[in-house]
Amino acid sequence: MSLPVFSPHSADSPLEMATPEVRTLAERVFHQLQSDIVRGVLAPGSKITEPGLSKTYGISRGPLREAMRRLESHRLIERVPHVGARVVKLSMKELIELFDVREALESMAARLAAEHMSTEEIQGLRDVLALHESQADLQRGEAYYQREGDLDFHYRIVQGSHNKMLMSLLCNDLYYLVRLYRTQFSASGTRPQRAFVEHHRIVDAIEAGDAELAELLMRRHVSASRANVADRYAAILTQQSSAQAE
Amino acid sequence: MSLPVFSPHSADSPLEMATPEVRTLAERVFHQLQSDIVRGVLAPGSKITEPGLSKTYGISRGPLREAMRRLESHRLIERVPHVGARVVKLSMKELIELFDVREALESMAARLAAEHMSTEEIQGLRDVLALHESQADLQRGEAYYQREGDLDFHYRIVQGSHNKMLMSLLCNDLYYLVRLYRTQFSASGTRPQRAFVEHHRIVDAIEAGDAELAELLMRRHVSASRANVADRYAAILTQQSSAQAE
DNA sequence: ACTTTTTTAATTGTCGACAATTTGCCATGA
DNA sequence: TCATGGCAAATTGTCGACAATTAAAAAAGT
Repeated sequence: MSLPVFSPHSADSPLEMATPEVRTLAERVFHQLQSDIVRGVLAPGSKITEPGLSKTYGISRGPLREAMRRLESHRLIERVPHVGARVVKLSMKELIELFDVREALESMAARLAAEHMSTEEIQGLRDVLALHESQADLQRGEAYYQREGDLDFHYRIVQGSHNKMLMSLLCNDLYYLVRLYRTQFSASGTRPQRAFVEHHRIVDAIEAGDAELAELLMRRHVSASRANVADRYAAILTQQSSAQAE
Repeated sequence: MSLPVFSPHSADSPLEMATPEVRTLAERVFHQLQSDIVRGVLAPGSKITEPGLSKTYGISRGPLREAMRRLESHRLIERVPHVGARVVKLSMKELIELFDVREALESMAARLAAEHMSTEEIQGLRDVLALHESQADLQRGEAYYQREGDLDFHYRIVQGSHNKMLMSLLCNDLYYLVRLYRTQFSASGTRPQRAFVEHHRIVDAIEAGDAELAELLMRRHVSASRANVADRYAAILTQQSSAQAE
């Protein structure tokens, strides 16, 4: 029984974990749409229509509906019968709620990872960290948090939990949204460096088999990330309101 | 050939929580299929074919595929491209993993519910408990855990968390599977009575605004439920293996 | 000028048919 | 006898057209 079916999320990601299954037309257009949403080509809140997308992507409405249904199950679009679909647009409250759930699930994942991760998997985690370090060293840590690197790290830990349901929930339901809003609210200031240090501490705890510590550190890590995103969101809101006042 | 009687899953449930939205054909057949899977008409692991279902339900393959895609997003069936779909069949390990995730999410829900639930919502919880008490009093607690009653209680608390993401994850991704396996591994022995007492304690903690206690009690409650389900699963496994040995 | 009704255009829902792929079967060969 | 290759049946994927529903625009009435 195969639950997870990891999405190919990024072909440009250095450490790929699954082959992208692009055998059917519906899957191709699904990945294309997902990319367009994450990259901002399709703005949050914008209405998407079946004939329109059918024209732009040059396919029939059948596989397009299939792709849209998949996007809906991943929470990237919202559909209402007989009306239409629009790209999801999270409020600040909803974005914080998303990180609250992440905190609960990822801290659990870190605990399970400390208990069940194999030496090879831990080595893989070290490799990811080393790769990030070289990148961060090169680009002064600016782009570390913006790209897929951070999620690669979290993916590995979730996989290390060896809990298929947990993996499916995080990778198929939450990370799509996280990636969407990561591009908008990229980490700023000293946050990337601190996140990098936190990653190291978490791996140390996992390697030591200290489940409680790994859980605690991951909980703090996600919590700090939430605080950072919340600040950025608030900053953009005030910026928009002041621009509107002019 | 067509059996057009469609009942949105919980029409027999005393406390309805959401309108079933049965405006389109695909939604009707989705509810029908869901009911058939949960009630055991479609056995776990059995292969389901599009032309077959199209004939039995008397509809075209278009809305049927839509319904099947929805079932897939709720984890009730599993599909593989160009091959087909089959009803989900959880192993004992996967069922335990499901309850592990439930423990993490529902304990979080109980904590948030203790912090944010309104007096009206708490009163609604009390009403559910009172209803269950009358039923349990009538039927000696046998059927309490088997029917939808238990999930009604948990639904209310999840709703009381006021966290949309948490609500969506639990109600749309986990509870469908919980309901499926509740029918097979119904609580036994003194478990229903004890569960009932645990429900009361949880509501007391929520009403007192004691978030930590509510979280702890819910964690224990789900954990106990997991242990019970695991015992039942193991019992059925040994029963099957002994029957096979004859 | 505003509200209400009607009409109309666009979009979603549904259907049947055709093409592509997989699977099981059967024949052929070693 | 077993492995291998191709053949055939069934199933899934895709398409275009038609029907049902909704939203907006136009028209009528107050």
